[in-house]
Amino acid sequence: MNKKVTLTVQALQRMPYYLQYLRKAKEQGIESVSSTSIAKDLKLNDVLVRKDLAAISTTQGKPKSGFAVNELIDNIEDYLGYNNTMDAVLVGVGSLGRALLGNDEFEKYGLNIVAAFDTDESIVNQIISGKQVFPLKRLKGLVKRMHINIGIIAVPGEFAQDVADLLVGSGIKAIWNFSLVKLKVPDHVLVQDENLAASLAKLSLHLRDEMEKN
Amino acid sequence: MNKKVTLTVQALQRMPYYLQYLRKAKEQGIESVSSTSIAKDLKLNDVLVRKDLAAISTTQGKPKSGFAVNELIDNIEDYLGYNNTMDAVLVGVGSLGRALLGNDEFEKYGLNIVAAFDTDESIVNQIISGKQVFPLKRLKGLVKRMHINIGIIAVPGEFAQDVADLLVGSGIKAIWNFSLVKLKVPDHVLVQDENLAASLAKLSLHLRDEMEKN
DNA sequence: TAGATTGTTAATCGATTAACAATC
DNA sequence: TAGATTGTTAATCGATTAACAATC
Repeated sequence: MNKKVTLTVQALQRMPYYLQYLRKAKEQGIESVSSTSIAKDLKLNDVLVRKDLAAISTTQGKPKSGFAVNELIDNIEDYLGYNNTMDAVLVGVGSLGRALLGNDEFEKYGLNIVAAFDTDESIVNQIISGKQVFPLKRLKGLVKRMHINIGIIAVPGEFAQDVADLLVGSGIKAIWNFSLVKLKVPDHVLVQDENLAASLAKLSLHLRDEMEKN
Repeated sequence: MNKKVTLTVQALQRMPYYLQYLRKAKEQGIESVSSTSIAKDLKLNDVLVRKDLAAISTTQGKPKSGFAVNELIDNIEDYLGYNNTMDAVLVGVGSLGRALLGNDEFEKYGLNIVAAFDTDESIVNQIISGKQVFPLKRLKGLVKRMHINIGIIAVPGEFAQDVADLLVGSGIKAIWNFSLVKLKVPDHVLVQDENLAASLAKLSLHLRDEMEKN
């Protein structure tokens, strides 16, 4: 049973870091951690950490000792839904698509890519990283039949909107978008943009600032 | 000459979207756009768009017509540094590393991966997507000699901190981190985390919410 | 001109941080 | 007990949005 709490997007994005930190602590045999020490290591404010953890933890932290590591791990995994896997299809088997298909870490985070789609005849029907590549025209049928909720877009920008329309028309509820195009979708469909260009912009600006210092 | 404006991280991350929008408009032969229409299409507030553009634009927008498309494109590209390319090295030639090496879009965003590194004997000395893979022990020498500023980490989590230390020790100024580990680096080094786990968390939660509605 | 659009100043909103009492 | 750590309430900070005069 999940608690009906709603974290802010910011808090949500911190969760994987807490989880990673806690798992590492567990490996080292540590049984409880304080929000103060987490904050210090993750370079966050300690009150912030306390609030984040309080939001998803089933039990309160204990003064003096802190939070129980094992319990907190369970709570976060439970909250983030890492235990009940999400089935997804991937569209676009280029170099990025292949990398996503081959990324075995996703399963740890509850994502299971069940099939891939492409229009390129030379790729179709191949099996890549254990997943079969189907022709794009078979997407709708397969997604509907298997009740798949997530579509991953790894096609070049010019085809992204068409693929999104197809996915939405097939009943998908969330799209993980690796193209740079801002997709137009109905309100009930979530689009999660993976915007590498924005990251590069940040890197670029930092370098410029560092150069100017000297 | 760049203006010495400092955008917020949020504003900075919107820039690639503006750029993509403007390039598309240019292709369609549109010569000027209003912040109102950009806002509408990108689902942003119009005042926000106006402020963002005012911050990086060399000329003001004109009442009635709006902003000049060509000029704005130049301004954004200039601001984001897409014109003077950043040289980078990539560490970890697994499936993700290969995808990054093969991504020819990065050059459009000013990133040029000059070499890759790995410890795996069977990969070393290969040429992948036109880039040579060197043994990791040669990283320091090569980075110093070529004055490279950016390191891309695409190794499994358990090696990420070691690689980061090596990169920092070689004089790198920014790290693009595709591992999930929170890296410890000196203050002058920027770490840009590409946190796929956080994205998955958002997808997962959205799906849970959608399910509960029904 | 009238209307669309700009840029600026003030208000709002929401997240983070500070202060502090409670507790093991 | 004393001290570390918790959780809560209030203050601060910063980004977004609203209101509105200026202008082509």
